[in-house]
Amino acid sequence: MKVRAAPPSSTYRRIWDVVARIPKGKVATYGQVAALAGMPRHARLAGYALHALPLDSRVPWHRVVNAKGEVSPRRDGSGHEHLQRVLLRKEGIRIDRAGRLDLARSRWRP
DNA sequence: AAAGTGACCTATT
DNA sequence: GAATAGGCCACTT
Repeated sequence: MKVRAAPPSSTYRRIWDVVARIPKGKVATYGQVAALAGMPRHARLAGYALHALPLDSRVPWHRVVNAKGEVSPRRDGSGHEHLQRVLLRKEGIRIDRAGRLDLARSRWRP
């Protein structure tokens, strides 16, 4: 069965490395993760790297949201958005009725 | 090998 | 706020 077609590149691992440093109860944006990984303006890569991340990994992928403070919609129908919101709430992050969280309050500042 | 796609961002109108 | 445009890179076809 095909889980992932290609092996993880070093680029992915740089992204995952940064995500692994996000503390519990805090979130980071894709662009922020990319910048911390030494690749400014490569936000899209961060999203791609997380998409390729195996689900059983210990990387806290759920702590990465988009710049609007919203859980990014999956376009391939994987349906993990709901799980992400559950995990975030479990860490004490408040998400309002519109599905948004307070980035100003919850953003990770390394 | 060229074109399409994607868990995105910023600036501008 | 919403809609547009341009930018970025890896992966698939």
